[in-house]
Amino acid sequence: MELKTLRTFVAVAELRNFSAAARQLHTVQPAVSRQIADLEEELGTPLMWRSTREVKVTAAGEVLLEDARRMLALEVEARERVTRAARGQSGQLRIGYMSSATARFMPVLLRHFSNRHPDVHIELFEMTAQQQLEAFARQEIDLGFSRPLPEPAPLGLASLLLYQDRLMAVLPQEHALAKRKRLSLEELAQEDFVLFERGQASGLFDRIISACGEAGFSPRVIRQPAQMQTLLSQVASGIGVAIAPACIRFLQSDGCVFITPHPTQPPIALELHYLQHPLRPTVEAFIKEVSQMLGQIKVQMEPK
Amino acid sequence: MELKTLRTFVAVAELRNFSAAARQLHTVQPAVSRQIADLEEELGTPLMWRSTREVKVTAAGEVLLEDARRMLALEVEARERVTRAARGQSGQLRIGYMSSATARFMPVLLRHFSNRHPDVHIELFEMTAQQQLEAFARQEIDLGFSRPLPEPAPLGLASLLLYQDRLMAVLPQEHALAKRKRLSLEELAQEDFVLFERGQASGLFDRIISACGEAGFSPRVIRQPAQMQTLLSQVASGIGVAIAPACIRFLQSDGCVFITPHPTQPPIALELHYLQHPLRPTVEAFIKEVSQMLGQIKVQMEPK
DNA sequence: TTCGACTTATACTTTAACTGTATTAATGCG
DNA sequence: CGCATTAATACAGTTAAAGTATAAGTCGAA
Repeated sequence: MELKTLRTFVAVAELRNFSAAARQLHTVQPAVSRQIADLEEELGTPLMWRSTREVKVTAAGEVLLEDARRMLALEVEARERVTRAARGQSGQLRIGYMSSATARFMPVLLRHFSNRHPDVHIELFEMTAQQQLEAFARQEIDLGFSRPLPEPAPLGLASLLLYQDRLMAVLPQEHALAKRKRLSLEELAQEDFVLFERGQASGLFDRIISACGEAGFSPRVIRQPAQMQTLLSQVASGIGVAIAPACIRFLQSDGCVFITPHPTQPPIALELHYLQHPLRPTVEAFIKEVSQMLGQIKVQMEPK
Repeated sequence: MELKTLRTFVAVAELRNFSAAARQLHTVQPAVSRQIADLEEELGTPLMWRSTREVKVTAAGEVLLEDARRMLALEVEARERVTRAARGQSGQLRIGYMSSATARFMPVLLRHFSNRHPDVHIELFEMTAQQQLEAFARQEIDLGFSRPLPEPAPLGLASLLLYQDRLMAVLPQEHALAKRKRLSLEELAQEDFVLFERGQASGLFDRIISACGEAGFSPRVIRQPAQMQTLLSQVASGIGVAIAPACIRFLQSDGCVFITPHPTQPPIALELHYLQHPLRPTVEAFIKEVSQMLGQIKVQMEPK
């Protein structure tokens, strides 16, 4: 049983005429006769009763007609569904992200993507860079927003630069240096420091430590919160000062003052990572949307 | 898109191996490669990602896999359904019948058939012979239980003899002749007659009139009920006597006495009629069952 | 009744598609 | 670095389908 045969069968059954069916199918009448005869032989039962003057569908034929129509409809649907899946208009998208670095633009980005790809099912997982790497290895996420990864390509991960962030000093509003426009790192040498937990982002932590080292001191770290929001609360309450990426000022940061330190710190990138092979269509579509919004994201994340 | 191609696709997707799929399908690896490649070209998208070492199904491929499995399952189901329909194990059966002549055996017959053909939907229509003929012409019934039809085959009706019935005199229990073993028709010459309405069964009516004629009298017909049950009630209540087919003694006939008249009357057949062309499988199956039960029916309907 | 128009089925030729063989290129394993 | 295994490609051979021509049956009109 082949779909081609079923198409012929349905045409004959609907037109009740072999010759007319042949014309409709752009073939000739003997071909149609043969197909129906072969189908009848295959199924072991007559499907049509025909004289030279009329064609009637038998009971068995009526039953086949129903199922044939279903199969042919399913073929059309399958075509559509496959095309949609290939275009990334359907399917799923599992995204790992760090809220502190993405809070500003993620809602807009996701809303924009969902509007244009309503049948893509998005799942979000808050993860550190390290967790994202493990999740990629376990095929648990398709996309990850994070800082540049230590190992460049053990899994064939590609990356897209979203924006460059910078380290800033974060001081309580009441701090003696809070009103300053310019600030040298060494001026913070005697302060108590609140730094983001090293285990969560060792790259960031080490970068801060070495910046202080270059400024001639080793910071006295008294707290290592695992959440950027916690870090901000602790600074706001006067527990200590912090050095952190500028992006966290978009979290709840009342009571905190952000000051660009001297010397100018090298930028820290935020990247979008994804598995290059295989590149799933939904991922491709997402990257396309992100690329179109890159300018907007960069402007949003720029220092005031 | 053809089912053969989809079978190949499913095999490759499940085995994740072109060569193994070829072996399973009793063909060779290049044929499988070509089929998949052609399918991908037809759909305009890759369905598998393959290296010489592994085969992965793409997102589009996963979508097709689902629909392909559905189509192939539908094919199997269609085969089964067609076979069942061809064997008369499914479908419908519309039966015209006269309850007076069939009451004795119909329940058993229908129960027996339904047990062996549970998916055949049976519809019953109480109809006179004339109504059955019209219903056949309008394709409203598939089978009809009735007396022999006047026109032999204007529609290509075939018939199967079920049993031979005989005319009997029906008298009220209190009637002077009710105790008699033997009775000549002419002894009823002076009685009031209750006869089944001529419009419902002209053949039967005329047969009774001519029987009386041969016995030397013309019956005084004072009632013509349209129901055999009504006829029995009227006789039982002493309104008059009747001449009717013996089968009606199986209806509610308390207060009535049935006596075989002299001279012996020619038998009246009960037949099962059906359209010879096209002979629907459910009809064929029903006739087969009836044929097997013919002996039983004949015994049941025999005069005591 | 006979002829013509129209139907489906059959016989045969032609074409096209598909299979199968041989081979190449790529990849991972010992 | 071979060795084994894989998928892709090229091409020949075979099969299966379409297309052509024609026969046979049926209805309606002349």
